[in-house]
Amino acid sequence: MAVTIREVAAKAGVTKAVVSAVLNERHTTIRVSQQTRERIQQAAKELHYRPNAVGRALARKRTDTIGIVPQWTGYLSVWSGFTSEMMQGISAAAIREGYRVLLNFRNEPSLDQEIAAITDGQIDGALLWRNAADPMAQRLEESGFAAVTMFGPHPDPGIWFVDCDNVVGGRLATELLLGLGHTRILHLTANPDEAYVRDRCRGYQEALLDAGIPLRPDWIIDVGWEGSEDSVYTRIEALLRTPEGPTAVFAWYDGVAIRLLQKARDWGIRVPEDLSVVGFDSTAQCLLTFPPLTSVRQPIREIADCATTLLIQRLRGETVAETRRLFTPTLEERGSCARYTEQAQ
Amino acid sequence: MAVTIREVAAKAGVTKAVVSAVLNERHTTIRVSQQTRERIQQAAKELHYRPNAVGRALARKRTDTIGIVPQWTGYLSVWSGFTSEMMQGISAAAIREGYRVLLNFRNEPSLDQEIAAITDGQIDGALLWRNAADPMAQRLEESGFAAVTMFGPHPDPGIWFVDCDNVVGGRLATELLLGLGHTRILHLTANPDEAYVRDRCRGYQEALLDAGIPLRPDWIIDVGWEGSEDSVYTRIEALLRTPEGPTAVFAWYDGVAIRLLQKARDWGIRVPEDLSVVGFDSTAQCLLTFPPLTSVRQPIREIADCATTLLIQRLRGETVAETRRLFTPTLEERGSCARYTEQAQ
DNA sequence: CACAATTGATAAACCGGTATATCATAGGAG
DNA sequence: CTCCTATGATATACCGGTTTATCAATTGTG
Repeated sequence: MAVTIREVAAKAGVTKAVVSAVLNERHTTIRVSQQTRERIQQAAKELHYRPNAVGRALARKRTDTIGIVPQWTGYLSVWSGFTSEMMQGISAAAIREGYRVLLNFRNEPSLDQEIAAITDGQIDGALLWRNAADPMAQRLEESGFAAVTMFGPHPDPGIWFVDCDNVVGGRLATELLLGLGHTRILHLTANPDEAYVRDRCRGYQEALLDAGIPLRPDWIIDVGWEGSEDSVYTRIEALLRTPEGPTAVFAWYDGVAIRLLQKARDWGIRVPEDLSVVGFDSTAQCLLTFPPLTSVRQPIREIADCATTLLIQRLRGETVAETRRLFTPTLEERGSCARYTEQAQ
Repeated sequence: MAVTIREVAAKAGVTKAVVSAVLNERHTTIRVSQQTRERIQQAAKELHYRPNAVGRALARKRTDTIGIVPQWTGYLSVWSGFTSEMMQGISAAAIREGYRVLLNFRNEPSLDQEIAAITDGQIDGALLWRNAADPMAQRLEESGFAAVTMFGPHPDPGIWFVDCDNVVGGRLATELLLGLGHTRILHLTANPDEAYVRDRCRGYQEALLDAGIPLRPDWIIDVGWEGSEDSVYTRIEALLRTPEGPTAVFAWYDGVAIRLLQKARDWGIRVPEDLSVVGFDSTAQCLLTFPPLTSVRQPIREIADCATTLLIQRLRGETVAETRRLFTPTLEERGSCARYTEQAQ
């Protein structure tokens, strides 16, 4: 098998403690002469020695590995444009800081089991990618395990998180449409238990109220993810064909907006001439559609990078000024929105 | 910190060896009475004991973790439907078999260093996602480290791999176009060092030759990935506008086909009326474009799942009938191809 | 009733490192 | 010449598990 520290020590004619001291160049009580030092380095080189990560981890009580803990194992295997950018951010930070990333795909039967799996020593800290209602963050905090939540806020001030201001994002989308003269705006939303879904909806509502437009509860439709049933879209079509129906749609996320784009083509409703559509996230997918999708840009890469960096700083015991960060989204206009005109409908 | 086996042993009034024997239910020389067994299980439960993964890994000499080793660290963070489906396949198999997945993002300066990083004990085996010219697979094989190559063949019969028959794939695409009456077919390719690129090109050539159509080297253009320079596309536009220019294009992979679709729209060349386009991979992206992209389907999920399963079987020492598997691609027709007509050009 | 076999557990080595206490030896000061 | 100090290393404990050798107590056998 692989070369051990023992063999290097034997070859250099010293004990393994000296080898460890030399190769790690750390400040220990062990003093080594220049001659011995070179002999050890030479031996290590010739034997192609690389310290065993597991032995080292046991002794050091750290693995230099962080884990990604999604709400359910499927989160990571639905590798969307979002996931991709998130992984870019995480990997950039991990490479920069010399950390490995573990994907824990195992399904644990209970929260307790899940926590046990996370804290079993294989990872030093966790990037939580969960919805806010989940008690995982709190539980880990109590047990003293380092974690940072990404893409989700948390009311408890002790919890570290990095998120995007989804209320502002919802406002941005809605205000764009308002600015184009639309007043009849439909919002496609999802499960309000997810903080980001709820907040985007809130931004939408606030923007309408600020503009003096009364809210219409029936114009906020829960469509779930893009994979949801067709029946919802049948309802949406009917709504859009109503004489005084919506002239614009803000979808809680790009996947839904894109599905609507495709549906609209099937229905013979032109985008953006007859209907303006805004999405959320603004990943690479938005460039593939026709027309390209106007969308609220969530700085996914930066958020993931920031969360990863924060986690690693925490692991290193560095002092961090802000342990709770909220990024501001921006608007990326493409081709799916147009000014409202009377004759369009 | 976390509960150790020592504490469980103390609580149950036995030595840690007994605890280990009981909780692992393995066949050892240690015999335990039913009474003691229950006492230990009770203690473990009350203390919420979970064996430390690192200590266990050191003793067992395995971590129940596999690693994904891409050609370069960026592979995993580049978005494509391909990566997404691959991760789905890997995670499905990993969940099924109870394995964790490690992403080694660290950049190693040399192949030796890279191999050292892989074989340092943190993972039991590796899924290699590299091009065929890479000597990694061979090196790992020589050192006795378990690895399975995915999405790439290997000439050495000792190397385990799971791939798609890219020659057949190239033929499928080309024969579809031939069947639609096209004879002037352009192939957009990339670096021929990558086996899958080369093989798809070979399939294209074989299909043409079989149909009695002479090859035109200037109609095989290296465009690289979809991110390549615009200058190549300027050349392609010129070629397409030539009176006797190509009436159909087979792109080595969807990303390139999609970019061509967008370029064609800019150029005022209609797809599929003026130009037929076929891609390769047939991931979810193909549904987003307009027209939806016809593409050769590579069963990415199955290939990744199969490679992962093979690797785990290998780790478990199970006998495997076929250590080298080649999946057959299929054709998925959508809207980007049409029958050749005289007046089209 | 003596001895062997079985039961039920303990003790210790080991996995591959790291960290700390300890110990020879050489050189310098008094 | 003796003592003190600095140098350069060794020996050992430890991290948290697993595994094997060993041992005491109990039961069964002749």
